[in-house]
Amino acid sequence: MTASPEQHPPGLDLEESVLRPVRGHHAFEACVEQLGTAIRLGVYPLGSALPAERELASRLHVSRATLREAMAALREAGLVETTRGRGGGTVVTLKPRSPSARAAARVSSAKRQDWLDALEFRRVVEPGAAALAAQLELTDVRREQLEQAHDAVAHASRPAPHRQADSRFHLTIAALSESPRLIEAVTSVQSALHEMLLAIPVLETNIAHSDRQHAAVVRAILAGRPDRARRAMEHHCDDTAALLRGLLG
Amino acid sequence: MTASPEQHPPGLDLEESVLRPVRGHHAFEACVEQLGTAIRLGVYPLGSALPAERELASRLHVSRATLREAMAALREAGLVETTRGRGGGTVVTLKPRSPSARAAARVSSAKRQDWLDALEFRRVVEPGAAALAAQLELTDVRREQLEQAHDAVAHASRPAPHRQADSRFHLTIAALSESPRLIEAVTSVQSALHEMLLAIPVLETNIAHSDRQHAAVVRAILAGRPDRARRAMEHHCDDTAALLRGLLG
DNA sequence: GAGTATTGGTCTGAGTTCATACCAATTTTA
DNA sequence: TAAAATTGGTATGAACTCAGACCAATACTC
Repeated sequence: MTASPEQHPPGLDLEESVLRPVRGHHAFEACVEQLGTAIRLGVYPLGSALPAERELASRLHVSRATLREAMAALREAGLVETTRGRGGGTVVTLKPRSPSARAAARVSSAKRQDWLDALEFRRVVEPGAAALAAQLELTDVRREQLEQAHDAVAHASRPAPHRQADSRFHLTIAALSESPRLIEAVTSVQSALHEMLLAIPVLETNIAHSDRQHAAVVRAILAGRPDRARRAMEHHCDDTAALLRGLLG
Repeated sequence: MTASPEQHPPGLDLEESVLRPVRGHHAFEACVEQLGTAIRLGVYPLGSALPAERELASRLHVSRATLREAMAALREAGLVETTRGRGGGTVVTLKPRSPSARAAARVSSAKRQDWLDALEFRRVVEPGAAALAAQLELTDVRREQLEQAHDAVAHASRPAPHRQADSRFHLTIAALSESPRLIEAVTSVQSALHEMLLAIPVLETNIAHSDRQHAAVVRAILAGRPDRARRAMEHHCDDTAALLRGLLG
């Protein structure tokens, strides 16, 4: 800790820890980020339609004018296309990208720091979500959805769709927990993870390993074994994190 | 969908889970909430001075004009007093309140739901923070601060100061984890907890029990035993949650 | 006591965001 | 084919937020 520009003090400053920016950026930037994230994570896959503007705006607690600015940005960036009239709407046109190896060097120190924090946080919240999901009585429909999300990951052979399926899988588990706070936490963590994986080439062997761990998590959740689900997810997070930390420095 | 106004569907709607309001309210309301929370949780105890306006504004990523609106609201509400000139500033005048038993009935169903979610979330993030803290090499200053925060809880005899000391204790552990995301999560959870405890009378026996659990958490963290720290904090959260759930319905 | 530094208090003009209408295109329905 | 419904597109004025400059009060320094 000698060369690093910012050195933390030996003591804690509670207020410094607690007082955080009251909100990140402008409303329309936040919309772009949230919708862009949802699209890239595969919540809205290629070819699917976004909700109508009026509904999206009310969902995001934002005026339609602001939402439209965001939509314009997404359209500009080539993520979506829009047609009007009844039956029209906005449709996803973004094809999932593959990781580009040379992007890894460009990340700033702050971003790197944030990524490492996301990995720590993930190791806490995702196992928590898995445990909670395993603890609940799941309807048949939901058990089905979980297995389906898992199958989608296992059967996706190409890297980019696999990445999206993986995100959807983890988000599905979070949604099963039924905890709004946990869902938001996992969404934010998956978004960070997605960024990281775009900057890092993924190895085939790791995908196979990862899928075995996914299967273990699904089994534990369906069997209603919270502790086992949590531990399985912890292993999965640990292994992913070790890999990423290694490739990030 | 017959009796309950909002019943969740048997299946999951991923987009519904993931798309959340892009930001809660206006900037100045958010400032009021954040500063009010910090004061009530005892980050700024009675008689202590808040940072200068210019610094606070930059810390919260908000213009000074907006921050001042928030300050005016806090002043109006009697939480702080302001004097000007060099050496002046804004000082906390709020005496920690004691719980009022009859407040419990007034909480809305949505709030109740949010509180229950906060308890679930807490059971995930606070044990996680404790484990992380135990896993790090702590400087002597920090070990000292942790013990001091714990002593403050143990020695606070009256309910209101005890509540603040308790919040500070939990926030201290979160801060020790050095994870910004975890710190924010614990802050938000403690804020919800604080609201709940204001609406519910606290029993002396529970305070004693709680302090024994605090001690166990501190021992585990200082001994560098992450698993033990996590489990101790889990027990603490479980017991608190059971009590609160019982009193809330 | 004079000067300086630090603090809250005030003002202004520009940029965002908002709610609310209304217009235009297209499909569904009668 | 005509009407209705649904969708995106546009316009307007109010409210909020911002950055920056400047004023006023107070305490420290010389």
